Amino acid sequence: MKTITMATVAQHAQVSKSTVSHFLNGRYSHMSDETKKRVEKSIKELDYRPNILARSLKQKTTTTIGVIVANSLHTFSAQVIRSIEDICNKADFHLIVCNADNDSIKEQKYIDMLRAKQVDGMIILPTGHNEAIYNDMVDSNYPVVFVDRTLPNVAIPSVMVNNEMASRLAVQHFIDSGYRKISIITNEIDAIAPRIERIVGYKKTLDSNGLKIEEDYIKALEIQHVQQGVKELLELEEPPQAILAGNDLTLIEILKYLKSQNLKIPKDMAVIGIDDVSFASFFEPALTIVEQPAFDIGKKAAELLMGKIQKEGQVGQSKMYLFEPELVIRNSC
Amino acid sequence: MKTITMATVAQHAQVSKSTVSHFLNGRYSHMSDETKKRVEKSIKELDYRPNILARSLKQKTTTTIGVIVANSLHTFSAQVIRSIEDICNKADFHLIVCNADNDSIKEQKYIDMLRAKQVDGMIILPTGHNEAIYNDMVDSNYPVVFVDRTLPNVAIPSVMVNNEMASRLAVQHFIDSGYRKISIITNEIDAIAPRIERIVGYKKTLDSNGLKIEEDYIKALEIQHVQQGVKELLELEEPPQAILAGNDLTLIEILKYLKSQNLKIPKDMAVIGIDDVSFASFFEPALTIVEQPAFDIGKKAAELLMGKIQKEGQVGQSKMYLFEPELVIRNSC
DNA sequence: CTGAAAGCGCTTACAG
DNA sequence: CTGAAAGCGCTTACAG
Repeated sequence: MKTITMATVAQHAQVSKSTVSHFLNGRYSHMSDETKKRVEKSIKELDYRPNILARSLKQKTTTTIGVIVANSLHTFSAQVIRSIEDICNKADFHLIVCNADNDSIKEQKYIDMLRAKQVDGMIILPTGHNEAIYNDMVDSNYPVVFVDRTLPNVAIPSVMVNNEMASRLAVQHFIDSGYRKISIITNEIDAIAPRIERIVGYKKTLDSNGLKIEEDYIKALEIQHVQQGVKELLELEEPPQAILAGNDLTLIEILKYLKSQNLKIPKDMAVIGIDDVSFASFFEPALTIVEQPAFDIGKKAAELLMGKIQKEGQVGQSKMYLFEPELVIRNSC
Repeated sequence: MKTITMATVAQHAQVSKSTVSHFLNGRYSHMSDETKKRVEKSIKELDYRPNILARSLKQKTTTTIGVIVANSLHTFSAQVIRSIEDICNKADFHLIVCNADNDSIKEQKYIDMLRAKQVDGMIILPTGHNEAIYNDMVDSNYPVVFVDRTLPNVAIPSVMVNNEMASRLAVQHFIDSGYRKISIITNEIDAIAPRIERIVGYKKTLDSNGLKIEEDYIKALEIQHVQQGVKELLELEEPPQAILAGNDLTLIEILKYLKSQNLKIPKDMAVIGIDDVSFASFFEPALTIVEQPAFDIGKKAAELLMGKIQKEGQVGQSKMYLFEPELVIRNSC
């Protein structure tokens, strides 16, 4: 089966390729009605579909962007991706989605491939370990937006939640509810992850309330060690009465462990989670949660990137777009 | 900043473009060591990155596939996408992810654009309303695989769970646990959705156990009407004692309503859900679930598609790849 | 109003 | 062992 190209159409309609191209791009300002109709008819009859690749090669734009997340299964990433897609779809852009799994080698490979495929820009939840590559993109003036994290030495704007505020809201609520022995468990990823700021917010809030910081109460653990971590907290001489879960997956592990020990929330242990979970409202007890506006974050990131791609007069030179988390008080504290 | 092309490299290394191209494609069988080194050096020095678009245009392959789902936020879709990505990544393929939102117009537009962008194939959770377009792809010998649904009049292979079996497992377990008044709530999408088969399985199982089918107990509802649906069930003269939730979102709505009425599971109402949910194991009571092997389904779909793309001697001519769901018994029934 | 021609950045027989 | 040339399917000044 021969592929039908613009040349085929041109021949069939007895015009030049230029004319077909003009027609396709809506430039019929100076095209006779008759020619227009002939071209239109030929396209229909031949069932011609333009090859966008060829156009992209010539025009140097692919109307495709790359999105690199750690894992698209995480609720936050999934929501960010979904809202990026919605914005992109409006502009007829498409999304190539990549999972770097917190692996900087994988991230690097994806960035390289995506650039080789000439995507018009990227939105990245960075692993943080490819500073040279990030800066290389900056130097080439390549449109990139970070989400969830910022890197001090990289001039790429970041869209993220105010992580310090997130833990501050939670810790303050614990304190206002009468708790004094408060623990935090976050995930252990790496040095620049949001967890740092969340721990900072935790410490600052204890401090400003005149409470002592107990290093034993602070845990940064890989997900498979969270349950063990809770166990250790409970075995402390003075176990905490409240735990702040640094993200949704950590919260789930904590809940699993508490249930396995038949511990009651909040009587035996008060709990607040950062990141919404699907069951927060109907869990027993309903869970108090600090919610991240993931959709707003994705939307903002997409808008920033589209702005950069369309070079809207260098809008958005700020380095940080901070969104406010929201404390939803229910019954787990 | 001038872009660096193969021509730049050729000039810099004092060779022809052909030689650079050969080098890049590892065809140095007949290339002098010296030439090889010169080319390598020039590529490094110039920081040259090949433009894959140009290659794709020539080679007629983009190493990119399209994936169209209803909504990537749904757990099932998210898991399917993730496992497709893993398979594709091994073959250095990329994924363009699209959300059709059960909108056949949107689906059609995505299919058109994806083909125009010359993706090498597509994996689709079809809306079902674009039969002509699906068949057009079949006629053009375009590699496509369906997931989650099959269409009788379309010769595209489908990878899906045995839906009849899913509800059969659940209903039989209700019956074996002593329940007789059993209801099913599925989501209302359209005529060809898996819900049909799930309802069929439900009916058949009641029937084979000599139980009467009560039409009032069967509800196909949009997600926002599920709670109202449960309410209506409870107001029936003979309300059911057990509900089968046709998918994860429906289950969540049911749980919300039961909690709002302070109804206890399984005493006041036994519950089984189809589709895993993150909280099944530590919910109170822990939830009995029929699990779909979403990752296996995604993997199979990706493998089938890659096979088609690489034309592996027309493997996989079967029309259906049915995966078995698994009943995980916990305490909600 | 329409077309010839050059060019986007690669690949690939083919020739030498 | 290496290169000249044609071609992938478009777009776009430019000419007439």
